[in-house]
This record gives sequence, structure tokens and C-alpha cells, in this order.
Amino acid sequence: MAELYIRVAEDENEEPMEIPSEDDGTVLLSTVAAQFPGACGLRYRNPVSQCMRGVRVMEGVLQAPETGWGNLVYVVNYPKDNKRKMEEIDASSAVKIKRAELKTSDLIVLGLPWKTSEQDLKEYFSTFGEVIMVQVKRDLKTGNSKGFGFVRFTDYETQGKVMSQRHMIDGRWCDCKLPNSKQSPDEPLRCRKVFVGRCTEDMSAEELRQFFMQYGEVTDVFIPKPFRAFAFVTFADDQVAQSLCGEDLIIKGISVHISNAEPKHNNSRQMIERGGRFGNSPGFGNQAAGFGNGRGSGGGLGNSPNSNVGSGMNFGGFSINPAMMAAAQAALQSSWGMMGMLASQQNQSGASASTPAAQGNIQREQPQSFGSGNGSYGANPSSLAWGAAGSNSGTSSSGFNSGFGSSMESKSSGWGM
DNA sequence: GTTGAGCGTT
Repeated sequence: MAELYIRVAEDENEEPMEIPSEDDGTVLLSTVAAQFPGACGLRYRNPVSQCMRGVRVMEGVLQAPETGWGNLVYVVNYPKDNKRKMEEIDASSAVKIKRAELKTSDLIVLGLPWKTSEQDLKEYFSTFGEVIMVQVKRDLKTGNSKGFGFVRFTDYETQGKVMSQRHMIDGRWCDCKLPNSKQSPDEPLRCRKVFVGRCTEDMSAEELRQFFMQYGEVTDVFIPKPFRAFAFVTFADDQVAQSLCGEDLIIKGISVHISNAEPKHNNSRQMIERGGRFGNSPGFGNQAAGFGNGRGSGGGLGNSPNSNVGSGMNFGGFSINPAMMAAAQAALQSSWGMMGMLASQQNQSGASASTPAAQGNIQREQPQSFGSGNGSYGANPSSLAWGAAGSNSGTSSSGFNSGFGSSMESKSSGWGM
């Protein structure tokens, strides 16, 4: 028996492909699917009625029409018709999203020595990978460096590597970060930074880094200077950070307290939406009701029922205390502030009292970033005694994350944590 | 002594 082929196409108007039938005159769906992945059936235009007809299919076997397969062109059916196309679209857009995530962006380089030039930067960063662009930001009038710049790499991996460590550039430690303008607004929702309270002055940034490494990769340690008995530690993984919140950890025999880092520059919206330190009044914009974490005083969020009603105002059920009023005022001022700045800049433009000579003298010590110029790494990390190293209370899920996420889900901009 | 510096003339 001569081999029989039927003509199949994805569309009536497309060029058909010949597909072999079985000995009994049927066509296996799997044979069709081999050429048209995802196919679930065939249809054809009935020459008599001019309507499309479906081919009978039973258990993966396509039965010929009563008159035989003939010379008709059979069109492939896909599940739910367009569904496959939809999936294709989804898949391709997913790829695009993934690619977008992998695109590099400019990194801000903070803490540069005044003397560092773009060439210096390029030379230094080229040791990590191919550099697309470097900039040193300068005062336009004087040409003096502002002490920061930007760098961009070809490879996303290089960028990650560079962001994950500190950099000794021309004798100073510098940090490379995503600039505020590039930070995704919901990044802080998965807060990777914790506040470390009750620090002692002898805890160096490097020691803190060494200590917190046991919980996960540490990407940043910040100790304000002058000493203020607290620090910030940023982890690569937000879950690590969250798991530590509320803990009391022993570092060098001292019990430090870990809690959530709060946004640095509060704008009014954040303060109002979060409630934050100010918002103990129930019902003012913060859905923080579910905030009461099962884990002790996690940062003073949303518990403390004793609102300071004495000094507050009441707007039908909403009580507003002076701090919140101040926040509101700050909100107003922030928009006026821009106008003010413009005005003052105009005023200044004529009266430039800046002689080049005076500018040239910026010998004042450039403040060292990253808290306390203790580049005292390499002292002897091995001798660090962490005391009882950590009440590793199995990182129980605090029930904090869920409430946290939803209540902070706001279109707030500029959370430069 | 428990909440951080600095962010781009395009």
C-alpha cells in the first residue's frame, strides 16, 4: 500500500506540509504535533458547505472524513485557539523582563578623593570588567570634584560584583551603589537593611560585617560618625534581614538589638502611610493594624495604644498629633522648597563671592564614608570573640512580612533606604 | 546617647 500523506497547515492560506498517515488510513495526533507542537486536532473546509469541519479524534487518533483525506488542506487546531499564541506572547515578554533585569545601570561611586580623575576611575574599575562609562562630578565653576562619580559596566555580573564590595580608590574607601534615581520604588518593601541598636564604640564596621556574615551575605555596614551607638547592616537577602528583626544578638559580649531600618529621608507620604514613629494614632492612614508582630518591640511600629491625645487635634475620629502636623508642614515646605531654591540660586548667581583661590584650598578633610575611618580590617579577624555567638532562634517567620508588605505597598517614590 | 551624607547641568 502506497504511503498516504495529508496536507496540513497552520492557516488555510499558508503553504501546507505533508504528514504521513498510518496503515489503517488514520493520522496520529502525535504525528501532527511533531510538526506543529501543541496541536490538538485538525479541521478542514467542507467543499460542499464551505464550512469548517472538525476532524474526529479519538484517543490521539485522527479519523479520516467519510470521503477519505483527499487533497484537502487541513488546518491545525490549538487548545483554546489563541491560547498558545498568548502563551508565546507571555513567554517572550517574560524573556524581555528577564533581560531588562539584567541590563546594567549606572552606579554611583561615593567617597572619591578630590583628586581622582575619570581616567583613574576607568583604570581602577577596568580590573573588574569592561567599563562603558565613567564620570566624576565636578563643580562647574571651579572644576573641583564633588567627591562622587558614576560608572557603568558592560556586564551585569560585573556590576553585581562591584556593588558587593568596597573599593580602595586613590587611598580612600569608596562605595558603589545604585543611584537613588535608579532604585526601584518597591525595593525597600523587601527591606534588606536592619538597624543595630546598642552598639558600642569598639565595634568596627568590619567587625560588624564579620559578625553578621554568619546569617547571610552582607552588602553594607554603616556606622554614623560621630559615634551614636547604632549601626546599619544591609544584607543581600531581605529574608535574612527580616529574620533578624526583633532579635537581641550578642556581639563582643554586648547585647545589641536588631530592628527594621527606617527610610532615611522621610517624605510626608511615607510618614503618613507608615505611621512610623509618629503614628500611634489608630486609623490615620496606616493599615498597620496587622503590624503588631509576634516578636516583641519590632521597631515601635503600630502598637502602643496610648496615643498622646492630650496635645492632638481631632478630625472626626482621626487624631493628629503635633508631630504629624509637622510632617504635613514639611510636606508643604518640600514643594515650596524647590521654588525657594530656584529663587535663591538666582539671587546667588550675581554675587559669586567665590574666588578661585579660596576654592583651591579645599584641603579640609573629606569625610570618610562608611562610618569611622576604621579601615582596620585585616587587624586579625580571627581573634574576634563574638561572645555567645548569637541566639540563632531558627528565624521563625515572624508574621511580619505579610503585614509589612501589604501595608507598605504604596506608590511612594524616593525611598532611598 | 536606639534610625544613615554626599545622588547625575545630559
